[in-house]
Amino acid sequence: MPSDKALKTSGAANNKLAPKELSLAVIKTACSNCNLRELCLPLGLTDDEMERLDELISVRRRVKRGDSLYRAGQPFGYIYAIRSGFFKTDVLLEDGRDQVTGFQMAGELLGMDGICTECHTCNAVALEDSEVCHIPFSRLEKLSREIQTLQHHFHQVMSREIVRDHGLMTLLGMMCVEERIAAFLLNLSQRFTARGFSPAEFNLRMTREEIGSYLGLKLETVSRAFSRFQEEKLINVQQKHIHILDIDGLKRIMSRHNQRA
Amino acid sequence: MPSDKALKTSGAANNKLAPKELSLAVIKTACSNCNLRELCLPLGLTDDEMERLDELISVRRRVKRGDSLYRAGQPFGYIYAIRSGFFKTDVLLEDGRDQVTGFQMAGELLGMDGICTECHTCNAVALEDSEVCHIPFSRLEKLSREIQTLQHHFHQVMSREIVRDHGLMTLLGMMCVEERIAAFLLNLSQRFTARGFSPAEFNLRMTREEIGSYLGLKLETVSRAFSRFQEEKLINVQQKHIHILDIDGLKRIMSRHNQRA
DNA sequence: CGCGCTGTTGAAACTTGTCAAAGTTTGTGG
DNA sequence: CCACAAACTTTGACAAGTTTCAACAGCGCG
Repeated sequence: MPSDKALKTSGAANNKLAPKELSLAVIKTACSNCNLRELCLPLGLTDDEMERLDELISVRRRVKRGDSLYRAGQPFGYIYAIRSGFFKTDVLLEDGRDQVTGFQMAGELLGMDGICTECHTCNAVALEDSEVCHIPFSRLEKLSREIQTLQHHFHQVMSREIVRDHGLMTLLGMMCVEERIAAFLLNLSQRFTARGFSPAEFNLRMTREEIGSYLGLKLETVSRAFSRFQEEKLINVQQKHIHILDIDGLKRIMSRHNQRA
Repeated sequence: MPSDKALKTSGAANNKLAPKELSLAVIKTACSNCNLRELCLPLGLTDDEMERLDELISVRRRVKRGDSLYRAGQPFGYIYAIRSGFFKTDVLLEDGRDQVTGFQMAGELLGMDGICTECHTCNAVALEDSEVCHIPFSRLEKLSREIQTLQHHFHQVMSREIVRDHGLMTLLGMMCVEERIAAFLLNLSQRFTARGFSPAEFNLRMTREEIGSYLGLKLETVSRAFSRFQEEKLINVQQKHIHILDIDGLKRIMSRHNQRA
């Protein structure tokens, strides 16, 4: 069965970056020996500089699946680096509707929405048991006044967030269902690859409804699109488990410019 | 006729922040005497600090209507502050489709999309004759290592951009036509107000097609929505001239949560 | 083992897009 | 200064795509 194999190659591995039997070691984990340092904030720092960054990070918190790391309206004080796990961010409209604005995985930063008003403007919820590093923002600003590399990299991270958001806008503004789903799968595949996991097989951490909310679609529409892709032998879907069979086929969908000119 | 009056109260005034007879003075304009300093980058700086920021800005360029300030793919080197005028940013998909990602007015910053890859990822096009200050980014980084207030404010500006983008995502992802148009008009109204113009009367700088692209709609849909709002006595539309008659009515539209749950 | 949550599928309804035509404004060159 | 062309806007009729509503299936948890 393909789903068993997949759990080994990507799904389970993703969940176990910090396995139980190493929990003591985890407490002592520093940026300098974190296996995400090439993805995360320390990128490009010297050992010495990394040590100084380490000093900022006094707290490494576990967040259980379903719990929120922060909620809209709460005072902002920290940037959070995901050590392991998977998050979603969403914003609620006054009337109760809500939209998922992003899915974040290990090595990515959360909380930058709070800088401008000193209050968080969205909710960050763990989609699986996760672990995050708390980075006090004022101290990060202080350190990035001292370390140019850190300053520049942080600016790049914020800029990347802006560019990512632009990508999502074009998706929401002018792509049809199949393009949205293809873009979503390709994006996940690429990010899993960057973390050393299989580009072709992975487990979704989110429900169809959350995918739909992220892509501006109803859950039924997401489900139908998955089924159609399966019929067309582009992917294999088994509930949350995805196996991409034809990655070029998915890319082709993105480049046939027939919809919503 | 309402449109004549409006041209006086807001439209024409907007266009003339730097009228011709003052063009020599404009060359010498510094942050310290710029009437946008409370909206723009210098916010919160002391006179002394503002002078140091001034030194960075060697170039103030005029951009004619229709010309682009920068284009996707061009190397990134500057952040741009709009002194006067009106811009749009848009991204092009490979297949020719394009989407407007934002409209920017005086006092706002452009170019932050370029930080992460050292290349711009969108086009910035003037929708009317405009004037921009060129801020060399590496020097801005250097100065913000020295001036904490400047550093923090720049982070706030980038963060605000992220939050703004989230707002646009919720608009594109779950609002119906009327909500999108109402949100668009209210946002413009609020930004004109912040700049000392009428909240109720202004001239659109962009075409129906550009509005549609921004809001994820076709130009015909935008036109129809304007007509419907006019029938309902919420606004008066005369081509590019908008007169908001019932601002609360527009706000009410935003809060009736009937569509796309 | 059954209940609830999540996911799948079908048919109908509705919103928005597409196509087409005509009206209006703006800009340009004679 | 006028005339004409181009660009933009409005409106209608129809088509297409997505949502809505509903029923049912599958998985996982207590």
